[in-house]
Amino acid sequence: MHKTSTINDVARLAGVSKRTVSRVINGSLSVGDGTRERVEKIISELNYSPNTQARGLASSRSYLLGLIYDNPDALYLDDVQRGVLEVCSQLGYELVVHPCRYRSETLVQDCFNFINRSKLDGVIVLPPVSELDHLASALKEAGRPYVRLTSVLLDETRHSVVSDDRAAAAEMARYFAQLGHSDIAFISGPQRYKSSTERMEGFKLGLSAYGIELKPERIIEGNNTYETGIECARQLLTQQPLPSAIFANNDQMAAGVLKAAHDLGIAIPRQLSVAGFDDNLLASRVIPALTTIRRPVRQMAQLAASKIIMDIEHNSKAANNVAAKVAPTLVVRESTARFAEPAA
Amino acid sequence: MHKTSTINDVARLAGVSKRTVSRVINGSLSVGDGTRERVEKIISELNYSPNTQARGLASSRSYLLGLIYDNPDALYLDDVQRGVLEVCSQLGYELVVHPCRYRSETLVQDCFNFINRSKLDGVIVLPPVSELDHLASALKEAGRPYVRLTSVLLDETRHSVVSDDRAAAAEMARYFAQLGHSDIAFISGPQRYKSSTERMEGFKLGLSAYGIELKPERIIEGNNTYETGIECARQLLTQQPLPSAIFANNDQMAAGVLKAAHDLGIAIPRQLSVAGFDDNLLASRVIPALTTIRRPVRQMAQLAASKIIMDIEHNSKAANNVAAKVAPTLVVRESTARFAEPAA
DNA sequence: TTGTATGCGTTATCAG
DNA sequence: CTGATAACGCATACAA
Repeated sequence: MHKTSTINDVARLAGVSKRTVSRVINGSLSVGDGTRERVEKIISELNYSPNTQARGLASSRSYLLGLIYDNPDALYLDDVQRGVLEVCSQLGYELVVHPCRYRSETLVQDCFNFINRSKLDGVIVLPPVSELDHLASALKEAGRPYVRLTSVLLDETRHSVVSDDRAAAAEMARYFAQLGHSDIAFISGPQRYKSSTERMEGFKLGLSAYGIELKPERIIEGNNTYETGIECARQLLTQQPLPSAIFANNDQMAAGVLKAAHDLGIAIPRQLSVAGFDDNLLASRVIPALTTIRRPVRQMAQLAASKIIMDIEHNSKAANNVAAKVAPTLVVRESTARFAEPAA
Repeated sequence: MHKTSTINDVARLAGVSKRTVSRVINGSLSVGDGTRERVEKIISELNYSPNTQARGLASSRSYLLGLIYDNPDALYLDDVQRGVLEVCSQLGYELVVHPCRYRSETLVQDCFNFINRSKLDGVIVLPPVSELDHLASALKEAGRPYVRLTSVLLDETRHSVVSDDRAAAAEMARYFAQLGHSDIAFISGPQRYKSSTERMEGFKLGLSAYGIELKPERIIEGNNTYETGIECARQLLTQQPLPSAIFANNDQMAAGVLKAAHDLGIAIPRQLSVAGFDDNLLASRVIPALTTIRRPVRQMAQLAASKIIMDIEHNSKAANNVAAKVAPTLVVRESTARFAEPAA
């Protein structure tokens, strides 16, 4: 806790030049074994660690990673942060968080100010901001390492970690079909988001494999929030006949469906099956617990962090070797059941 | 996005020395109006912004704030981050997040490594880590600006933002009493946390004002998690007679109570009133929605950020002028009702 | 009010 | 394999 020591102290005590100490720190191969050991001994005795700012000034690196996002689900964000941190703190990087506004005219400018101000070594971009191609182009052009978390491949694999939402939604469709449901409704997310269209397409495709059609009047667009989940469900559940199952674009909205059904006296899953997407904390807490799709968010975040650090330290080829795809999986809980003819 | 310009470029183009540019940047008063304008014009033309690393090297400041925490509720963390960012991004600071382990032997060392490595200008510490006096002492001794978010005043006001959990719990007690409940149970948090003991004490005190005693067999200690909420509730709800109300130390556990009651066929709020603490997102999403105590977390975070930046920029006296106390409030929803004699 | 010179702790250039 | 020495971009004591 006393005055922190510098490379000069190390050099003096080890009886070498600072250049040599620098070599040791950075793992240069061209240092004699004896010299290296001596320097390392002093380093640990002094509990010395290099000054990041000075290092950055000289080498234009900051050991800082940025996380760019716009107002995601708190639980999703938390998962991402954990995943990223698990990797980056191991490797000596810190994480700087940066909310921004998806719709802002100055989004790109804002992000670059953020990046330049703090001299970020790289950034991880979360959906839906990650779907913005002009941001990605700007990042690429600026030569700034970046990775996008998305629901469908939108970029080179060294810049992508994607969950196959389409396939996952198709799996949900198959599950519904096998339960005997045929009159199924879907509460979609905003159509401007790729994640929304992917899930909808996947669901339709999955259904059609069983000869089931997702009728246009059974599709309502929500906003991925609990509140719009309630609204959409209310619309769906005041029509006659009632659908026997509802698939919502995410868990928040599915929770809203539960609420609306409860208010309308509709029993779940007896009269209505409900499923969500994400498997965030909420999904397992509500009653009945939600059947949903689990996205391995934490793992995606870890991959993103690994990828970006590979890119930073070994240049982009290495980044390609980190997996870029993860598979979401179906989690069956209590909110879905076999189709039963409504009691007269 | 082209090569970023430096203070030298500005100086050259404005026809002044870099010392003068530096003065303008830092808002020194002793600069001629004409000179200042000229410099500012060039600055905006060049879209120049000072290199934080160089700045830090020269003045030992980083414009980085740290957030230290151990595994808090995701929703709580999200609220905090938002609050802090609202303030600090206005004032030119970035936020670096840093999870750590409350019980770790090397906690203090870890935190200092984090702080020193990134040359953080200050740190905000979240509960329960914020309750660790030895960490605070070390921070103080090192002269590093810091602010603790706590449930009871543990430090000088310039280092504290506290929510009066005791008073809030007492208010909940009053509310229960006025609903006619007298056989009340409490699921506490871990007793090693001050927040837990404060809430329990407050609740007891509030009850005793109405001549109601919180019987020892009606107190069970949980772990602030959903799962332990279920377990504790199960113990409470398999005793005879049943308590008519349960107050849980937080919303997660209260949600667990809802689940346990549901499984046991106990109707809420008709047969049992349930309340939580925090008012996190979950509270309003479960069915029935939870009566709870709302902690103004976001506001606390804003205050903490303001306080710490005051400390950094104007030295500790100013930090004292930022409010250090906030009052949680009772939020009545659907999970509580007037006491009704159990039907024979 | 303005400018000069020096230092902050590293990395990088170029010799040896 | 190792060592002087010059950047890196900015702030600040000290002059003018």
